[in-house]
Amino acid sequence: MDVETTLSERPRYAAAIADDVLRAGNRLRHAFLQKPMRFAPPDEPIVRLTDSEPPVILIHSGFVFRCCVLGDGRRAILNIAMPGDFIGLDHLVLHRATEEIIGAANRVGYYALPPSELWSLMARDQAINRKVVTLLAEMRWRSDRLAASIGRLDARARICVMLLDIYERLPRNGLNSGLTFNLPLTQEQIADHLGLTLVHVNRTLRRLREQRIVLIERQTVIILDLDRLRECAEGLPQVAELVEVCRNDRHIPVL
Amino acid sequence: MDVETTLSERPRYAAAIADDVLRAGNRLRHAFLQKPMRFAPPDEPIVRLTDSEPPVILIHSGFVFRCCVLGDGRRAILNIAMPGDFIGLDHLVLHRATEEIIGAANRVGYYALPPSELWSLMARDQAINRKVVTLLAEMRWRSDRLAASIGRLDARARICVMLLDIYERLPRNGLNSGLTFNLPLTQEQIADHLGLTLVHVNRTLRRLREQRIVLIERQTVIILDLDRLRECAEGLPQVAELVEVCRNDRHIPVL
DNA sequence: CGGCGGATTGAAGGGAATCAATGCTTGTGG
DNA sequence: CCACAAGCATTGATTCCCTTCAATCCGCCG
Repeated sequence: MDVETTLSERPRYAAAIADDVLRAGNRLRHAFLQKPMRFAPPDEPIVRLTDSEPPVILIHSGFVFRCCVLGDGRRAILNIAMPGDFIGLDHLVLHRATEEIIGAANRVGYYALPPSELWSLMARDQAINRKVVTLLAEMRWRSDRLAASIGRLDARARICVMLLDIYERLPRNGLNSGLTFNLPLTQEQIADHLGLTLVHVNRTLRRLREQRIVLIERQTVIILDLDRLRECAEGLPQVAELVEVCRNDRHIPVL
Repeated sequence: MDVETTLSERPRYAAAIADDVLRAGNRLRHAFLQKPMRFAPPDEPIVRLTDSEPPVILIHSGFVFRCCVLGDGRRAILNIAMPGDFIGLDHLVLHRATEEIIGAANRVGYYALPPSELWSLMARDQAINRKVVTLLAEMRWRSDRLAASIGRLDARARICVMLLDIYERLPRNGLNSGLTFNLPLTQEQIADHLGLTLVHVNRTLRRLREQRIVLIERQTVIILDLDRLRECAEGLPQVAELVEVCRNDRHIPVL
C-alpha cells in the first residue's frame, strides 16, 4: 500500500489492545442498554446548545448529526452518525454542548448516559476507558478526514467519499450492506456536511446518475458501479483493510 | 451570548473536574519533561507514516503540524501545534501514524513519550486520564472547527480565523502575547491548512495588508487592527470567554 | 555568480455560488 | 375528495471566488 494514501485508510488499532477494546466495547454498549430507550421526533434536537450537562448517546435507530449554525445563518454539519454509533462523547468534558445534535428525517431512538456515570465506568474498568479513548481518537480522525476532503477535493469527489464512507460503515454497525441502502438526509443536509450548496449537490448528483455511477432517489442510495465510485473517491481513497478493522472493531448490533 | 456562535467559543470544561484537570495537566507535562529533549531539523519529519509505535509528543520549541498527502500530490495540513501543545495523542490507540508530523521552518525541540508509558500513567492517575480525554476532545473540537471554517467561510475569513486562533493560543502556552508574533509557516503551508492555493493566500494577505488589518512579512505577523480582524473572522467568531478558559487550562510553560 | 525556495503579480478559465423559477410529494384542513 | 401550503428537488442563467498557468522578483546560500 502506498504511503501517500494514509488519511484514506481507517485507522488500525494497536494489536496488543485490540481484543481487549473489542470486548470492552460490548460492555460499554451494555451500560447504555440499561437505560430506557428514548425517542426524538424529527426536527426535535436530541441535544440543544442550551442544555447543561448533556448526556453521551448511543444511537439505536435513525440517523443523527451534529451541527452548528454560523453567524450568517449558514450551517455546518460536522458529523453523521448511524445506529450503533456513539455521539456526544465530548460531553464527558464539556458542561455545555458546542454543537446541536439533531435527528435526520426519521424518528430517532437512542440511549442516553450521563457523563458522570460514564466516568465512573471508565474508572472502574480500564478497558472501557481505553475504548472511550479509542472512540475519541477515531472521531478525531474522521473530523480531520472531513476537513481534508472539503479542503482538497471537488464536489463530485466529496460526495463519493461520503457515500462510500457510509456504505462501508453500515455493515460494521450490523446494518444491511447491499449496494442499496437508506440515507435519510436531504440534499441540503448533504450540502451542509460537505461545504457545498443545495443546488450544486443536486447538479453533481445528476451527473453521477447520468454517468450511471450512483443513483439517489428520495432517500434511497443505489450504487450502480462500485468500482467507479471508488475511483471518484480517490484522493483520499477508501478502506484498504476492512478485514482488520472489522476484527478490531466489530460489535454486537444494538438493533 | 448568542446561541448561534457556538463553534466559535473555545469549549468550556465542566467545573467539577476543571481544577483537577488543571493540576493533572502539569503532572502530565512533568512526565514528558523526564524524557530527554529531542530535536528535529527542518524538513525532517518527527513522526513518519512508516514508523511503528510512534510516540506521543510534547512540543518544547518551534511550530509543528500534522499533514497528509493526497493521491494527486496535494497536501492537507490538519493541525498546527505550538510550544506547549501535545501532538500525536492518537498514537495511544494506533500502531501506525495516520499522518506525518513535521516541523515548520525552524528547528523543533520536543519530548517524546511511548504510548505504553502514557497508558500506565493514565491507569495509575485518574486525573491524568481525564486530562488526556479532555485533550482529545479539544482536538476534535479544533478539527471540527477547521472543517466548518473551510466549508463555510471564504479565504479572507479563513485566514483571519487562523491568525486569531494562533494569536489567542500563544499566551495560553506561556508565549509572547503582543500584537506582533512569529509564525514560521510558508504561504504554501497556510494554503494547505486552509484548503486554498498558495497564490490565493498571497492575494488575500495583500488585501488584508492594504486594508491595514494585518501585516505578514517574512514570518512575522503584525496585527494592525485587532477589532477589524475579529470582524473578518466572524461567522465562527472568536473566544468570548478567554478568562474562564485560562483558569481551566493554563499550565506551566515548558520553555 | 548561479541556483533555489519562497513571495508576488498578471491573465485566463472553471467550479461553485447566487438568483430565480418551476415541479414534485406530502400532509393538513376544509 | 380536493385545495392548498410547505418542504424538497430540479433546472436555467448569471456572477464571482478561486484555481491554474506563467512570469518575475527577492533573499539566501554554496
